[in-house]
Amino acid sequence: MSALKDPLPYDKTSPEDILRYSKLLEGTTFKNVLDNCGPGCRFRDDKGKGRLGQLLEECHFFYMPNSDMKADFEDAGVELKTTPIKRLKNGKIRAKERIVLSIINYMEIVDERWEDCSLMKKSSLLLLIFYLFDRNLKRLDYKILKVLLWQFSDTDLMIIHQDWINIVNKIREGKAHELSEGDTNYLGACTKGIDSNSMREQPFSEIRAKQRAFSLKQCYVNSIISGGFDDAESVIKNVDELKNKTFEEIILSKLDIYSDMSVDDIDRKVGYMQKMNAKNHYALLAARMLGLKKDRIAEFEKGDISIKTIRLKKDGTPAESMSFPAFKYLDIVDEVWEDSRFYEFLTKRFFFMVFQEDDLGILHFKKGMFWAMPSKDLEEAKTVWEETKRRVLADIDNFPKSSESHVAHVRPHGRNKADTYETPSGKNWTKKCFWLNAGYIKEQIGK
DNA sequence: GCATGATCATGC
DNA sequence: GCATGATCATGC
Repeated sequence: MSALKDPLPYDKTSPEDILRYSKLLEGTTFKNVLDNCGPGCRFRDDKGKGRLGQLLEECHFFYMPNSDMKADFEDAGVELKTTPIKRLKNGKIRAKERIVLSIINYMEIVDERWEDCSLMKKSSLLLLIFYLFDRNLKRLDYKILKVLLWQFSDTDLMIIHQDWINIVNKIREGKAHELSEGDTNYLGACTKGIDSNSMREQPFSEIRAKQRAFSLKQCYVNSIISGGFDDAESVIKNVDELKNKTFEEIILSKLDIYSDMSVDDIDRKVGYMQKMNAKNHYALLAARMLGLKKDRIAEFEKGDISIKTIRLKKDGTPAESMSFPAFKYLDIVDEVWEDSRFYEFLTKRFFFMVFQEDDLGILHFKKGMFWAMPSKDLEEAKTVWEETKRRVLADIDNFPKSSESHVAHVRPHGRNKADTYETPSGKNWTKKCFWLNAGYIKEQIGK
């Protein structure tokens, strides 16, 4: 850390004093910070370039941004993260993005151990500066709302530890190119680069892999902002549970006792008395089967893990394909694959609740299963998405069918056929969405 | 029995 | 009223 002011207006060796000094930022804008900075400041004639985090580093904390390996406030072991939050239509506050912690160096990380890994050396204590994003304002007018010093809880840290191992092991297996954010719970390996072509070499495979960084998932950041999800309940009550089992193993073992049990029996066993025809009946049941009193599972929310119900027919084929939210024709034509809504969904982590129909047509719980889409199937989904975008642009209301790809297809998804979205050519077409083919789901469940 | 079109139930 | 997850209905 090279100081731009001497003496510094805070004690750079003390996390508490750094926090005290940082708190002065609450309620101010970046412009305010700039106005209080010296005349020679390089952010003065900000043309929209440069980063807001750097502005704070130089103009509020008076040091030059350092290299990647060390924490920003090295002497205090504090890493600074300046990150946007957004306000929803209902007034609630949410993270706008994931928080990127550090680039994953594929060549070196395979030799690291968790106990002294580069990630935690840098990111175990985070100074989080949240500012409110507003598309109607200039960047310098964004307001800093909240500053806090963040340290992971023991339980979260254990889950992040397991996530780290999963990511590093995949690289050790020569599969850096197959990494997905859906592989892990709180700590994700997100893509990071100027474009999707920033490829990197990896140690145990000739295949070049996208550059990725460790990051805290957006939903995890939400839990930081809201101080934990008040309405959600944790499955893991005590950190000791994670000493001998992974998070995934705990979840699956809790569900084991329900294996082959009929839905009626499960309902009785967990004392569940909801309307049986509710379409989210089985998803709600999952929380009860995991021993919760509420419907919302804290770990799944923080990890952005979507529960999907799969009903298998007698022959083991899913009764239905899997739907996703309807896409807007006006949106998809402006998207590129890596930033598209469908891509965002498919790179998530899923939890499948699988039920099997017996000879009498009664549903029995079969198993729970964590799932992320394999990267080669993601490539296939991309072709379906590209073709869909092409047809919207060409004004063709006839989309990829399940016979055109073994992974995904497009089908109506609205309240009825009169439920429409506008198209670029000004027409109104029935709302549609991407579906994962039933046959593809079957194949994935078999793994 | 599958592929595709159409619609339902809920929560916010 | 609408977005979302899920399921129903029909024709071949």
